[in-house]
Amino acid sequence: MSKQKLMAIDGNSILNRAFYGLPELLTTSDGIYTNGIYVFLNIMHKFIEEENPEYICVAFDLKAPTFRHNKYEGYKANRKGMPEELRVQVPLLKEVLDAMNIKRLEMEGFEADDILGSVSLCAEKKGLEVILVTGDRDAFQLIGPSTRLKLPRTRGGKTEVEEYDYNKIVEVYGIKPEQFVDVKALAGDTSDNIPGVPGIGEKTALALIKEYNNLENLYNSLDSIKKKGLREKLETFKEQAFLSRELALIERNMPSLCDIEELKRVEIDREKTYEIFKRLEFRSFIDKFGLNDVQIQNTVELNVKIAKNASELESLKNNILKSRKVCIYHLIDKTGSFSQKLAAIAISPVEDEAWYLDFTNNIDEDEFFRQFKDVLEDGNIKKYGHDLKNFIVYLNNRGIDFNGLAFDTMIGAYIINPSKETYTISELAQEYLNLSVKAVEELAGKGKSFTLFKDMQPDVLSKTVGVYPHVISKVSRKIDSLLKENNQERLYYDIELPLVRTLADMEYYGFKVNVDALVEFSKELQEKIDVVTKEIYTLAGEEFNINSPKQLGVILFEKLGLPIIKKTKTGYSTDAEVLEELSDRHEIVEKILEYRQLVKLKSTYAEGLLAVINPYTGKIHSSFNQTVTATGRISSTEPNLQNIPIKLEMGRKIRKVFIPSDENYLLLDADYSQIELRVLAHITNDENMINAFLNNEDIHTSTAASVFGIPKEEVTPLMRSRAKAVNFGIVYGIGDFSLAKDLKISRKEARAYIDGYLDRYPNVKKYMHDIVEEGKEKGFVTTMFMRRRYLPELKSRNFNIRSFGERVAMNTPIQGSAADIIKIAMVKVHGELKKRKLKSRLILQVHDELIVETFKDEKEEVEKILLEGMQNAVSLKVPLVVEIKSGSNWYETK
DNA sequence: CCCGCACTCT
DNA sequence: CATGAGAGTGCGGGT
Repeated sequence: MSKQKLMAIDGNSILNRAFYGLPELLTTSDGIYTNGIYVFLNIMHKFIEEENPEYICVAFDLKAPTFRHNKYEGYKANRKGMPEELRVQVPLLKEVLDAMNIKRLEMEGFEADDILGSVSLCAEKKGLEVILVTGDRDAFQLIGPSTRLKLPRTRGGKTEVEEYDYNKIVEVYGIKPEQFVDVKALAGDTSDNIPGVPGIGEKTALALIKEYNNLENLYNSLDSIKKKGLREKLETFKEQAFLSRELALIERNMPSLCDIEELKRVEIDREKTYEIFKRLEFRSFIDKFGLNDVQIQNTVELNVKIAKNASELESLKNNILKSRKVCIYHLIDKTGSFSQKLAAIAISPVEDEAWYLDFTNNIDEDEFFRQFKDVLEDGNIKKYGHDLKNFIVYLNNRGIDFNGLAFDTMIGAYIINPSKETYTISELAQEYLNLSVKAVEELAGKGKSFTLFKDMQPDVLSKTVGVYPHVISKVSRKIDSLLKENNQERLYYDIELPLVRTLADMEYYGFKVNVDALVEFSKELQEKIDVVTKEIYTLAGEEFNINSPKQLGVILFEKLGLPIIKKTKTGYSTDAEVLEELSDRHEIVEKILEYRQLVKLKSTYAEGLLAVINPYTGKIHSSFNQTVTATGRISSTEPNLQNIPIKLEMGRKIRKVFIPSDENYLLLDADYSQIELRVLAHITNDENMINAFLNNEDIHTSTAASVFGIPKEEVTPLMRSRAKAVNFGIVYGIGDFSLAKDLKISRKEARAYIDGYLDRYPNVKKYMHDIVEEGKEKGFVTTMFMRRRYLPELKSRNFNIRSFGERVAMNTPIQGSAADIIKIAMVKVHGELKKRKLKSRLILQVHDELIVETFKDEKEEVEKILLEGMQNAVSLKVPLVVEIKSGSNWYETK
């Protein structure tokens, strides 16, 4: 029978190696560093698989001074502390090991080395085979006939292992493992600050020990050393050599560490391990350890009542009228491309009472709304929900005027951390309550083709969703207290929450489209595309798929032999920038650019928009998403109305099809002039920039005048356009390289522009520096209204990631504050239109502009409301200027 | 079904 | 050492 095995791991050493082995600082989505733990677990897991040891332990150093410090105060004196990013991972790693039931060993006054030494000696005595795992070659001295060493080295996330056993040591070094202390006694160790004998390096030391076996023998035979210098060094530092040996000698007889049976491997605690892996976002480990099916410790014990009839609805309603609050989780099912149906509602008047209303089986939706219209419209009954915008849109369609919005957990979670991909109830429960709740998204199936809820077993759905109101209630309280902590209450309660209703109304109201004109436009485009396609085929001498960059690349760079300007990961780059550079080398290039432009217009805009016109309303009802961007902007989908062409005339024409609801209405387009630069002037408090705005100057002209050091009257159009590029670039944290490319100037000139700019606006320069420092220190940056964005990238050791973080730190407060401001304006404008019972409606926001469909008679009043709402949304050190244009279609509002 | 590319906007 | 922030859509091509 082969021997049983014990594996002893030097926790500090391996974690250290792991940390430095993975170049990117892996973090969880809320910024906990995990790269060291991640690699550590990979290494450990691999070794456990390889060796399958019966016993295992991980040893750690403790902070307290060791017996070595007592012997020699210089010991490890020049050792730097761990970087903060690594230090925070130590307790987490220990938590992981505890969850995995892997024994941790640590003892005051000793280092992990000593623990390895002592445990291995005990294990040897008990007849076990020992595998030591460490990144430190000092442990060579512990190798013995039944003790081996694994020395992992990680680079770029890849781990290689060197293995040493007794024979290999003898073979490679020509000495026995236990003689390494004597080598170190002579050679010393700079990293531990062990002095050794100055002037003797590893090679000499090794040769000496090889010849003399040990220190005693060497010093007894000093006379036989021929080299005078060497002999004198040895003589002079004899005492230091012996002290060094003591320091280098790993303790193998630590007291009370010898109960090997305690180190016996046992099953991991699946729940705890699952919990911490989830917390650290180690999805791959959850798979690797087969933990996907773990049912979690914390579940909600709740008796969810399934409503069966109208009288039960009535008693639920009465309870809500009593509590004056209600938590609602709504499930809206897509029943067709333009139709949806309320599938179910989970609802609870108090935290421990939950109802499930199933509108596909038990409850009649009309009956429910008859009974609950009052409740839903009563502003004094507080509504807590999740993603309520969609519910409000649904209610709008049913003629119900939702009021009393008190909390939306999706929005709340977004304010706490806007960088997450998704905000599902299940994730929120885990993150904020450490509670595991099944995800309804998993039941519905992935992707856009929604599985109809009616095809699912109703009890699965009711059990899953039934507890959601309870979760909403708890999470809302938790998030509320975090909002207080972060000083984000105003942002949440005065801006984001009211905005939910504003966006819902915008979606509901929609943007009217002239369908016939759009169809006609599409046809015109197709005709043009046909012509250009033929021309391209002729010029290429063959037919190919022009839409395929791959095929196009072959034609341009292989068949036609055009020079390769730029490559992508997958092949030749054929983007507009490249094509423009090639445009005078071959006729085909211009045609390709024209083709691309036409095809984009036809597919994305003409056909894309036709596909999303609601046949019942003749309007486009885009979704405005409030929890997508990391900066606080809103986004628009299905379709995206925030990227309708405007720059090129051919594309701009598409705006003609966007029209008011009928002939009694007009479109108003109100846009902020230079909002981001005004915000920049305000935030940086830069006198020069503030004055430019106060004097109502053209900012690009005045920047040009400043940078070129000439009077404004002498600024040429070229100078102004260059200044404009710098103004924009500065906001994004541009570098000289990109600016040079932008302006087709030399890098040196670009650098001079940027430097000149920063000299002229010294507070901008200071801000750009300070905000990065602040972000690094706090871990996040904030906007004027305390919107927060976490930036773990700032601490990355990877230059690219870190630089990205720095640019984001500079840009987010600017872009985000502008987003805050226009959101305030939206809420004000929407509220005012409603309060005055006007027929005009806010229908669209495009980051710095608001589009209102105004009843013709109300035009002047609405213009005032827009100006007031937008210009006075916030008081800055510079004025906010708004320009309003009107037209009978969107094209005309220019 | 997902990724990369290309293009659209502020 | 690589190189300007934030988004969404449609297509091709590989799985």
